[in-house]
Amino acid sequence: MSETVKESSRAPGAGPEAPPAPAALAAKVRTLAPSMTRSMQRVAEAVAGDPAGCAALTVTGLAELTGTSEATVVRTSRLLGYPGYRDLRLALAGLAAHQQSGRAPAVTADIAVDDPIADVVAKLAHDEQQTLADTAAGLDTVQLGAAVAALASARRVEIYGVGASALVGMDLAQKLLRIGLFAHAHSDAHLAVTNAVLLRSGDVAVAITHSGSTGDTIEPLRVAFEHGATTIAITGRPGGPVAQYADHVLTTSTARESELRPAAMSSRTSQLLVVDCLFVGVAQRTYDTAGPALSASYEALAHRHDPRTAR
Amino acid sequence: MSETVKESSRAPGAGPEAPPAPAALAAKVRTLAPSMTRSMQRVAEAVAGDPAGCAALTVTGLAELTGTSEATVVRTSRLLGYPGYRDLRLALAGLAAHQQSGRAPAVTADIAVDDPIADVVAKLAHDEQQTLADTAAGLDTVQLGAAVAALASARRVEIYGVGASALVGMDLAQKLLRIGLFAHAHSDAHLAVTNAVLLRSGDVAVAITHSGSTGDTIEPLRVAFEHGATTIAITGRPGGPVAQYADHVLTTSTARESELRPAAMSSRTSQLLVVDCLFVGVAQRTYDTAGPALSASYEALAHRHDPRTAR
DNA sequence: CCCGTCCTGAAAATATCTTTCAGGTATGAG
DNA sequence: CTCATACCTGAAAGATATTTTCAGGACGGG
Repeated sequence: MSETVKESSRAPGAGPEAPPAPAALAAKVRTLAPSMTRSMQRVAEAVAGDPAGCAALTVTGLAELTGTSEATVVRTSRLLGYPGYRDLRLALAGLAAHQQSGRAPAVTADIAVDDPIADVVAKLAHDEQQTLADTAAGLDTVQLGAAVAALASARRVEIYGVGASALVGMDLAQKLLRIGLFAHAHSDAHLAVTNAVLLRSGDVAVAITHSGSTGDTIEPLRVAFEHGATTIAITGRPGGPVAQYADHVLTTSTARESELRPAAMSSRTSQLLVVDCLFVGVAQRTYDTAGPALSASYEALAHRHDPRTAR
Repeated sequence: MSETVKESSRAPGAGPEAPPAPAALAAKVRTLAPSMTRSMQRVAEAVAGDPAGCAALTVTGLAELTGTSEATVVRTSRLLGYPGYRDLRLALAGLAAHQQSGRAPAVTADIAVDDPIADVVAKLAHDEQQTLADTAAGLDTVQLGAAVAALASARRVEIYGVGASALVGMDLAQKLLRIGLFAHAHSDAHLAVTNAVLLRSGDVAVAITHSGSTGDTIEPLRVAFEHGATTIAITGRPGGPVAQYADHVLTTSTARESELRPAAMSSRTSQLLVVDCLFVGVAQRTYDTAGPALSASYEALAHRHDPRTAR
């Protein structure tokens, strides 16, 4: 990696490759902000803050407004997934028109220590709804489709994730097991690596990490990758280290976080949506076996419920 | 008027002079068509017929598409009221986005086996958003407040749930542990009961069951209840058997389910919202200790991430 | 058939966007 | 504390896209 890397029109820096992205711009800015340099953040902020205004500006204008250079503006555009500033500008114009028609409510006040409980409920619900919308808008359906295809034909599926992401991994494993796939979720880093060593072509490994840089999760994915397994990463930082070893990267969205609203909350919501999409996608593809399997597992569980009132 | 009139960037030819024109483009094309020359009409037609497609083209591209020249394209843009093609193109992008958003609301349908993956994403996201809204609206804030109070002052918290609800329980346990409470989630029915026997007044037991009639979850809650612990039930059926042994019942909402959209999906979303509300509520009440604890756990985790790219 | 008017597109001129490159700054090692 | 390294940054060169100019030619009227 020592050779000079030119800033060409291909390879948008960090993001694996996002399509022209429709309207999830604010979300994407938040998602990618951590991997941005200071001046790029200024540009991104201006763009997210006033899409309509920025759409009216030329590269030079936006560079002056943000006190940076044209080069930085172009670089930021690339990072956000567009071929260049021209295309970002078009997207901005679209977004502006969209916002104007949509009348965004934008009542996302932060949660305060003395908020009454009813406000907490409303704010959390609103936040998570927002997260879902952002995630859905930002999901690359091509990557998703590819991931589904890989899972549907996998000999076995191994899922890696620690902390909060471990629960998401278990959720995915539970779901896939229900439709007859051989899936297992690991949350112990050591066991995960020893497991990953056994994988080979035809197996699928899934890594779930919000930060994209969780060593304990990346390591087994790397091993799986190097042993020829198809690898999928579900992460909030598509430019993070985890993407290096992922054949398919599924991007989750991040909401603004705060002390009383840890990132784990919205990232989990986002991750679960992605997991659900994977599950439904796989179930569609394997409907012949998945349908009966789902019915069967439902039947099996019915006996575990109190027959007196369980319908 | 006999002197030569240059085609300058001022004086938009025929159109009286319209401002940047919002979205009534098709109408304007019709209105101005009579005063257009043949080749201009071809351009205008293309633009009105496929705004999105034309927005993707450069002047040269559109000229070729319509079999005319760049000059004609620019002239047409002027006639339509824009300073030049660049601005027409931006307006076109906005128009395209606007149109697209208009035909969005048709996502209420059920998920079909042959739905394209993009539809699956949209439908799932929409569903879960709906579930969140329903849950927030249906949550009894009095019960919630009481449950928060009980948790905040609990000596220990034991959480029972099996299957998908087990994951929700673990999520709650993880969160409570982070703010210094002693919480533990159980998913093994036998161990849960043996654990429940040890509870007494001052302890809190939480049962999570969507159906409200899951024997394996109800049993430990009953035992805890009978031993004097404060009991909380998170269930989709507040009238179900589990409510019998619950001091506080928190109701989750359920979306319509179908074969490809198992109830587990929306019930999980709903349960997690309730769990988040409990967590934030408790964190508020115990902010003096919860705040530092959250910061500390955040710090501790920072070291587990690769420092090279995690900014 | 000839003439004037005006449409039309090729090409020059300009504006805008993209890339390159060298200087500067922060960061970690010694 | 100093040095080396990697990386961010913007100025300016280079490439594209847009706008303007200009002359050929079609069309209609005389």
